[in-house]
Amino acid sequence: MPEQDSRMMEQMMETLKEEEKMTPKQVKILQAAIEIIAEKGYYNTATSEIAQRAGVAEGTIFRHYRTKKDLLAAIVKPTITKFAVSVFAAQFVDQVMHERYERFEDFLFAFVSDRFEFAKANVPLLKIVLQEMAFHPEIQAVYKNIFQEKVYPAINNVLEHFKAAGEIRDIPNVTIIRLTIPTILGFLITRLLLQPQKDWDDEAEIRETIQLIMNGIGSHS
Amino acid sequence: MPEQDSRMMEQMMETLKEEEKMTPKQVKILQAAIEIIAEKGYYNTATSEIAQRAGVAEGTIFRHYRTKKDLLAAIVKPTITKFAVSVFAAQFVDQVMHERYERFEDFLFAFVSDRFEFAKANVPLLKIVLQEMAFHPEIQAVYKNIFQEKVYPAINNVLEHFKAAGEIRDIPNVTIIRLTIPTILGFLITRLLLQPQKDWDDEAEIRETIQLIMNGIGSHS
Amino acid sequence: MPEQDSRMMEQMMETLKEEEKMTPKQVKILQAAIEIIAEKGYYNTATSEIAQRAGVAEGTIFRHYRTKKDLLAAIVKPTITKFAVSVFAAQFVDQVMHERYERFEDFLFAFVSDRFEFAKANVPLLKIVLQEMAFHPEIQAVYKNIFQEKVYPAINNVLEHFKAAGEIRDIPNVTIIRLTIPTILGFLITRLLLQPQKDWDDEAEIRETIQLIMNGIGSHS
Amino acid sequence: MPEQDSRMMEQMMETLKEEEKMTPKQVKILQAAIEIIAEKGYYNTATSEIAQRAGVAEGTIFRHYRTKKDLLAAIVKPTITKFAVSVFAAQFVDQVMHERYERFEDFLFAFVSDRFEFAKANVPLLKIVLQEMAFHPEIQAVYKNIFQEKVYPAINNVLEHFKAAGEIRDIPNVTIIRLTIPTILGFLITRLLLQPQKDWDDEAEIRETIQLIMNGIGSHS
DNA sequence: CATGAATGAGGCTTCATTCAT
DNA sequence: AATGAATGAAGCCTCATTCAT
Repeated sequence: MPEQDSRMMEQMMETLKEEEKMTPKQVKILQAAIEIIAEKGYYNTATSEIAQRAGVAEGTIFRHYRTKKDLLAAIVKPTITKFAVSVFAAQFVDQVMHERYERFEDFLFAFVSDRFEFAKANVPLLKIVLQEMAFHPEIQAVYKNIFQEKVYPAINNVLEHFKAAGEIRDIPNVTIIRLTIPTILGFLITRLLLQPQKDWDDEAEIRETIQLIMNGIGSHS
Repeated sequence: MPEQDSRMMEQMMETLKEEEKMTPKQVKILQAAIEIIAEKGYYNTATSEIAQRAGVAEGTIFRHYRTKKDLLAAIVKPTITKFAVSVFAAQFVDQVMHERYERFEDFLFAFVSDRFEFAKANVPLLKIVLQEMAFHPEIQAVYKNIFQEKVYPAINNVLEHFKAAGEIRDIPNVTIIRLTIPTILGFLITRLLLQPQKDWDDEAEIRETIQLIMNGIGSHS
Repeated sequence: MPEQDSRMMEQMMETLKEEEKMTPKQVKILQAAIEIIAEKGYYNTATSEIAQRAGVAEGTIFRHYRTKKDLLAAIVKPTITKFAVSVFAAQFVDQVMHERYERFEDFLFAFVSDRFEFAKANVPLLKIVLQEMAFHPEIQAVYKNIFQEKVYPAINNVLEHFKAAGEIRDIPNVTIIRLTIPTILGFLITRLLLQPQKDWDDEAEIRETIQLIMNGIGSHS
Repeated sequence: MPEQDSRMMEQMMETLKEEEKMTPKQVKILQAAIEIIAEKGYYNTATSEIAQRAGVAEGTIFRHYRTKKDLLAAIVKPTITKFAVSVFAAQFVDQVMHERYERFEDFLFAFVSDRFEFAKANVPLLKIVLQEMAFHPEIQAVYKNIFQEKVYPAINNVLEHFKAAGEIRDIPNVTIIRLTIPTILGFLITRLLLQPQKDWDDEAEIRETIQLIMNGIGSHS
């Protein structure tokens, strides 16, 4: 396993870690599951294959996760939660409120950069979340809940703040969100999933993306 | 089955029809497959269930489609092709070239409206394409091929045309595409898959989306 | 397979047959299941073993019985029903009412002989019923239902009839039943399950059992 | 745990105790095993569940009982032995011989009452014995051995004694036993297992049962 | 003695696919 | 062309038992 991969794994385990200690085997299982499911999808991944890659007996998986689906949940739920975290992290929003960012662009840049770093460090996890969301209502529920309870209100506050500051046009927040989020997600997905090999200048790309969000593509003669 | 559903089915069969004639049973099979796979996903759908819903013996499916995967391909490949069609449809690009649309916004509106109608008429098909794309390399290949050979060049032409006309800023086409397509897809997905029940004013929404693409969200003081 | 066994099997299949036609393989499966479960018990019998003995693929079992438990039910439920049948069979009770049997002893003899023949022809089935009753609430439910709805009322009628005729003492029916049924069952179980090998003179044994039921063991000086 | 239950447990442990001292954990294990197996049966009871209910680690069970089956044996064998004990207990038979009981009915009453008390105090143990007897040849062996070596000869003696005294009719002992034992067992099973909730007048029921055994149900005109 | 994580054999069940009719 | 009974590989999961600590 390349050096890079093992560092990445460590970071991902950090993402998944919830309070309790994990035994080494449990860690191995999670790692194997992430690798294979991200590559082939949940339904194409046999528990026996996970066990094999993890160097563990198949039964061991079920000692730690009652069900194959529980194993998936142990990957997906913390990922969704952690991905949303920075959005509503007290400090982030607070910083906005305390005028840490004068211009909306500056805020956007900090925000996108931050989530980009997270995504880059957790590509397989996000791949799994995206791929499986459609098929598992429980996952959708987690997502919906987090979005409505945490993400949406936080974004709302930020937008109101910058509207008041005359930084953004007076458009309904829902509309702004419908432009902004797909654009950002589009960038992340293209950059990390569709064309990860391409030689990207990430900072430049992010700035460009933000410029587009701010100014559109029209020539403002 | 409600009147609306059966009309929608007819349209979808039109989307899937390729040269050869289909027997009535084959049509039934395709319809059943579309309904169930769109709802539960490919791997959660048993061929026996498709057969049952189609009112056909299990064996009959395999007389028409060598493999379950072939059946999926028969749904997915024409859908991808047809969805891309208008982009490179001679008449559409030609119309641009022959100055049918003076402003880029007008073109965009015509284009988005057209694809929106298509999507609205083929929701289950597009759902299947989106959901299964990640897991089936053959599908990805079809998509990639069509995008690179047909869609991208056509878009390129159009953009160059409107750049020359001073309608859009002089930004790399790739960048423009990276803003535009996710935004449009984002609208389609939100409108048709995530919140189909909501009471939408479609024309207004499309115009708004295009405004955002053109002008961004920044206040151009 | 000895001649006797194959005849017995036929009779048992008759006992289990409910309206629908069975395919030959289905018959084989039932037969194998009966043999093995009667010998080793439900929980010690693997479906793979049943399949093997039946000369059938394991999957074939589940085409005919959704569940291993369904297979058990297909054995147990008809057996309970059929075993109780003669008790409430119209003709039997009718015969009593129409004075076919002058003495209670004569009725008892006919009745016990009849059920003895049935039991003898269905030993493995009854073994299974007895053994599994304790562990499967659904089976208990079937039994309870049949006993309360059919058996008990029929017996009641008969007893009242013979009480009126001065053939039996004026003891509560419940009490009579508590003496009679265990005694008869005791005979059947001893004769067919516990000591089947012993050289029995069945008619003599039945007469003796009835004598005891009628007169007890006390010396009526 | 109700007062009554814990007293009952103590009595049952008394029934199971064989020479060696038991550690507190061992006692806990036995108690848990009894409760769960009596309720759900041997094959539906996981050792892990026993361990949990006993408040003990899974491994601990296997330190005391080499095998799950050994644990069952530790419950079943002493129960069979102790249930048969009073029959051949020197004092009981001796009392008969020394004319402690003038009439057979008196003996029967004392005997049935005695075993009823034992059974009442050990319901779960007897439930287990009855349920599992069919599936475990080793248990059947224990039972057969005790019955033939101890119970049967003792009963024989008693019957001969009362025959000589003109208390019971001159019928073969085997026949007498075949009437008597199922009737008594029938009473015990109905009273303690099938309808334990019912409001019974135990002494009256026992007397009635004995009357039936002595006199049958016929009207001795 | 006690623990409990780990094992791995084996059980039940599903399902795409075949083939004789 | 159509049928649907049959197949058998493969999947998920359970659980008695072991063993290092």
